Amino acid sequence: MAAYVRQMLQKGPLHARIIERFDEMSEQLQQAARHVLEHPQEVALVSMRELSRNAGVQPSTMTRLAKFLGFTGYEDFRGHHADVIRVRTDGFAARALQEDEGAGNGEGLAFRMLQGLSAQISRLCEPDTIRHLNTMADHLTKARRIYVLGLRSCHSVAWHFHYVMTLLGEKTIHLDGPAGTSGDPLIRATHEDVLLAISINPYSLQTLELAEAAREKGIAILAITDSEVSPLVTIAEHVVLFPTESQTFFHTLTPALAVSEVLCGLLASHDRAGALEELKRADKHLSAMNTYATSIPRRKI
Amino acid sequence: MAAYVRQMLQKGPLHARIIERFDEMSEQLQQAARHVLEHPQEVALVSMRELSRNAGVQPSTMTRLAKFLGFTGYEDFRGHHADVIRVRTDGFAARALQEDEGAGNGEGLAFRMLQGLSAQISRLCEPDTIRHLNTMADHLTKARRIYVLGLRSCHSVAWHFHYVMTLLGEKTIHLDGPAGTSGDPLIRATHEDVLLAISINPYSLQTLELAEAAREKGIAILAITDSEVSPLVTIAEHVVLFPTESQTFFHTLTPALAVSEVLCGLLASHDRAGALEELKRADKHLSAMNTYATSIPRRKI
DNA sequence: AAAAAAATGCAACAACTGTTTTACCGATGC
DNA sequence: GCATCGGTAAAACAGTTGTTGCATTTTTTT
Repeated sequence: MAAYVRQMLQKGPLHARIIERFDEMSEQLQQAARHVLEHPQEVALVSMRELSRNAGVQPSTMTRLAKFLGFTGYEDFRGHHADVIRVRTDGFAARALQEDEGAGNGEGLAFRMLQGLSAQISRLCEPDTIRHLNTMADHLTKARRIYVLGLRSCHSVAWHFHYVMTLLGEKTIHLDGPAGTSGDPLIRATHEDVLLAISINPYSLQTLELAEAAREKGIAILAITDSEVSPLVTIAEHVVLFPTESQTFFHTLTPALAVSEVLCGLLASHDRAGALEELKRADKHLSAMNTYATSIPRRKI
Repeated sequence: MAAYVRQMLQKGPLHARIIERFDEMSEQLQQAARHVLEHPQEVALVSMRELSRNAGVQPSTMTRLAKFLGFTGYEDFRGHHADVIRVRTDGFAARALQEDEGAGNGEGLAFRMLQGLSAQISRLCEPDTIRHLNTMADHLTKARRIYVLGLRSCHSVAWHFHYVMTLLGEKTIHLDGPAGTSGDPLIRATHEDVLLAISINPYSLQTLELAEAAREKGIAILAITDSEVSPLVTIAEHVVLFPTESQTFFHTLTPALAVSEVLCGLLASHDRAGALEELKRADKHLSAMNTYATSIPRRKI
């Protein structure tokens, strides 16, 4: 019996709700409910009239069933079934996005955003993405030098990747010189080097131009971008994709930063000893330079 | 490249079909197609008009997209997407296999890192943190001007916050001038302004000095940092904490970035209309400046 | 610079949606 | 017997759907 209850809950609260009140229903309602129980997803996928036809029931009976179960109407009922489908694959980012008009700005935004971000990063764990991350890390390891390119919104990701890598050695060169000199370091790039390009929609023209120029010089392009139809995909040797959707007006770059940190981690783990060595050296240098402190410094007068 | 094709096929023949002919599409068709690629199941779950609204496209464009891809009409298109949902749940063998592979591959560093990051962000949903985020957003809203300070590893977070905020207006000033001038803009700061300081252990001395100087000028300090015993906590009016542990040699800044994005989201939601207005203006400016593109530009000879 | 073609927005259309109302049916109670 | 009531079917309803043709803009070609 406990197993039975568990199964009910596993199938979702909608099933439970229907089964619970099944005995109170009239004959027609039961027939409708029986059909819904056996084809839950059809509720979201076809129109009510078609569903009622398949169930051998009048359309109005479906509306009555929905209201009987405590929904405001059949559309409410269908909405819940659609959510079940969404949650199974997507987390619930899409739903939160949809109701942003109804729920208004208010209290829940911070919560919804964080939940969404967590789900998005969790979805990056798909074996597909993991595999891509690993092969990209391999390529980065083999490269003689890594040119890092990310402009505008992607600057933060590019710079962070570069910064962490500088702690590990001198393998990366960040392409964001001032006064339009960003691309200049590519002058000395060879075919042993790679360009790590980061860009999201809308794609910065300058990034695309630089990447294309690099490709024509025979430099392999590795792209971190947001879509299979990103322009970078067409010219890149390897691609890692990340989501950017958020519940706000803006795109999120948190998943992108996560990707870049994972790459740093993989690169460091390919040569643990060397990485530790370099880190120690950096540490020594920075403390000699008096870069850090652990308390608010006394004011020099 | 072969691996890439395989991924396409895994996502289903519909994805492949769209990606295949993506380049031939007109601008609007591409925008619609891009949305469909990112939300395949929504095609089956919501009406065409709603989908077109979410994609930022005319209803007719969706019909045109469907026909362009060789379907008899949009309803045909939707039908195929519904079938994808149906077979995915009925024949769940593939899905189970995937999960299995993922669990078995649990050894991988990439997998562990992403799981960890997801959990850390999820932990930020605690009501405590949410409350701190909200009150900090309130203070940021009330401030006349926001000076943003984050050096070294925290540069990415500070810059990203500043960048997003520039899309919303001129409220923020980023303190990272070259040649040691980072603190100079504080010259014109008043007690109506606030300093948003971001720092993690080891704490950059320069950040602490600048923050202390600002505090002595009567500027309120808002801190985003990693610990209750961070030096910033002692001088800050309000604090938001985030975790930085990771499975690598380095600290992670992904949770920090998430926090900063949530703050941006909250600030924008405090004045939805105004934010939308500013975003439109920024959009117009950037497209006038020819900043963005959606395909690899032709080489100028 | 003019003409042709393609792409896009807009508005009207019939068909269909979910809902509500109305009318009918059969059982139950007085 | 007839009045009453819950249950069901049928029809009417307003709103929305996907589609289409047309006018306008943008791009390309001549």
